[in-house]
Amino acid sequence: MTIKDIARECGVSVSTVSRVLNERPDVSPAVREKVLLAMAAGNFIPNNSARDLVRTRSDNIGLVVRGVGNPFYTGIIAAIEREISAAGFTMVAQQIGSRDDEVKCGAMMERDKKLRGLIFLGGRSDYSEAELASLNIPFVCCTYDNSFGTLPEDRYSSVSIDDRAAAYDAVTRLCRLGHRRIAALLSDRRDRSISELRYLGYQEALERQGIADDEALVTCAHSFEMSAAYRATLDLIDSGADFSALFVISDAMAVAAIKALSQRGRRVPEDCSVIAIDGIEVSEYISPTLTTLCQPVEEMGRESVRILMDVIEGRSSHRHRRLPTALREGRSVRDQYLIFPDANP
Amino acid sequence: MTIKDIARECGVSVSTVSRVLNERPDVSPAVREKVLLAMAAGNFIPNNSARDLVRTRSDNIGLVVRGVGNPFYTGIIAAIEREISAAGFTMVAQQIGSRDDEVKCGAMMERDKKLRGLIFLGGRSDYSEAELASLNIPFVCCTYDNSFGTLPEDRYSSVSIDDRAAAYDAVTRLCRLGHRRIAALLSDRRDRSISELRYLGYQEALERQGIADDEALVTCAHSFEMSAAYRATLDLIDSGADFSALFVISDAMAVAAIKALSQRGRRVPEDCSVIAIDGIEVSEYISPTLTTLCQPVEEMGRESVRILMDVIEGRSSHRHRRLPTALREGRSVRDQYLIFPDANP
DNA sequence: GAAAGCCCCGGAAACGTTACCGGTATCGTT
DNA sequence: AACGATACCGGTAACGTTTCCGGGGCTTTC
Repeated sequence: MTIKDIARECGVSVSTVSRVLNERPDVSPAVREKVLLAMAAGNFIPNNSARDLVRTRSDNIGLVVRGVGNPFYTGIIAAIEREISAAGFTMVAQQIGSRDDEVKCGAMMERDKKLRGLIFLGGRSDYSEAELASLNIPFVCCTYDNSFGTLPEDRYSSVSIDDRAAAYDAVTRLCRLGHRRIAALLSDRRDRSISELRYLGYQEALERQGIADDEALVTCAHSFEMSAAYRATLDLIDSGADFSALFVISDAMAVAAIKALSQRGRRVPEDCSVIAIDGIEVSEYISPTLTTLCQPVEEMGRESVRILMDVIEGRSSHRHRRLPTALREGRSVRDQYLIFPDANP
Repeated sequence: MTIKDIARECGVSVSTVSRVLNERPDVSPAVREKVLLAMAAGNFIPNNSARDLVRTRSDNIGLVVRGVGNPFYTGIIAAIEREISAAGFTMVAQQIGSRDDEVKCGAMMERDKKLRGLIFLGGRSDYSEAELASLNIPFVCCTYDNSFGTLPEDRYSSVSIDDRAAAYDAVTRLCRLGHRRIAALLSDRRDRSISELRYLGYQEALERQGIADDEALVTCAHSFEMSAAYRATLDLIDSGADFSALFVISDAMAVAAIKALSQRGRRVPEDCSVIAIDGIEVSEYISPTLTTLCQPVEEMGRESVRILMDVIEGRSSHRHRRLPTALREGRSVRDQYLIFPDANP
């Protein structure tokens, strides 16, 4: 069942059928109706290969995601997929390891799959001009803001929370509750990643509160995996560091950290408060429930696709959106000023 | 940069270039080398649209997944993607809601994207002959065994654990430790889903142990979501049901159930043991760590793709693989015979 | 009433690749 | 010396679309 069959059946030319297929205006209502009917009757589906061949482009959107393991991403990926499908495009996903180069992967996909656009999820975005030259299609970085600004803003889009501010808020919150010795659990300190951004927010908050920086309280896991976070937290405790609260850059890592703390006999939040960023579902179900700054996952996925579509269709130029976080209060943080909660109501 | 350019550059015909591109034998080593060199130099990438057009097929594998929310699936999806890419194919993923028809979705994708094969993840597999007639490409059902057998085995493949046996093992384990009043938390009892299969294993274990069936101990959440599992567990407790152990059909649901139990003042495992199936990462980090039967996620994803490839390439016919589970002992189950562990060593 | 414009439509060339058919050259066999 | 088999290669027609060009008819305009 091809465009030719429809044409013959309706007594028109293939050009006309093509025109109604592409919803072009220059076809009479009568003919359009007839063709539409014939297509429905034979449930005709246009051949995308042929279409892509002559158009020299496809309706594919590439998704390059780093760190599929993190449960935080699944919600975003789901939202992205939904939105892409809804727009009549199709998503082609590819995951990469932590050491792989996402731009190279994206460039390869662009050429191989004739992509119209790209979405990078969970990667860096401090690309160099040189790297970027290999990308000839619009792309948006999701979950990574453009704070490092190595790239002109009109060359790409980004959708994220304000990572630095989120960390700042989390740590400031701890300070306001009387914590002065606040440890930090990161995945990396200076790799231009989300981890670094959140670390900067941590530092800024301490500084603003007049708390001196203490290197002994900052620890890096070797990756963003829970096992690494668990290990790192144990080491931190065993190092003899003295802290009443722990700021963790992600929920998943915080879950692991809490286990490590209780493993060493430190109760949460009585002996140590824990606060994190992300807002994954399980952190509502562990004990104690985790206090965290939730990212608007649904909306971030949706926005990423919308912006990309706008740029592709030429409706607008690149944008950079910072979406707000929402505090979800669990029971993992305690007020230091209320040492005897029952005695001092 | 097309096949024609390469041909001109090398002084051969396009046919010859096409031949080396497809690794056909009837081309002399000298020419092959020259063409290969020219392709590398101009870093030529063949146009898939043109190729697909004339071949009337693509190198796309469809993935239809139901229930993306469940963290258990992310590992499998990652493995599937890796394996598909490694085989030189590309994965086109589509998620569906719990009420959508996966076969219909697959059939649409087959036609629209000219798929070579399909993988269904986390769905039913009790398809009718009529439904199946709409699918003209090989497909494999992942994480769902063919126990209900509504379909001839040579028409599709499947990769899964033995869900019934896993549940049987889990519940039998509880019995062996002295539990007689064992509750079950399901997502659905008779929808031909994994939930039903595991429920059957639960029943079978009780029967084999000579324990009478007690309807009051079986509860269904409205979905496989954690919130639903939490709600259902609360209801079960509040109904006044008397049980010393709880069998949960999935890890994620078990995490929620444990919260519900402690919410009602029932300690795990002192007052109630909990066992589940799946083996997601977080269940190692909650407190108490969850005792569960782990599915070999990595291998399941890999096997699904391998089997599909074998069928596509005509190397073999459909297969049905049941992979073994592995018990991961946490601290959520207690031995009823050791009421006073210190007194009776 | 002719020129100009618009609406609607058909013909045909592309897009880049594969598949088929056929042809030449080389080699071994009788 | 003639023949057949084999290895290698070129020409060309497809594959199903879109796009460009052009051409009829009809309406509007002066």
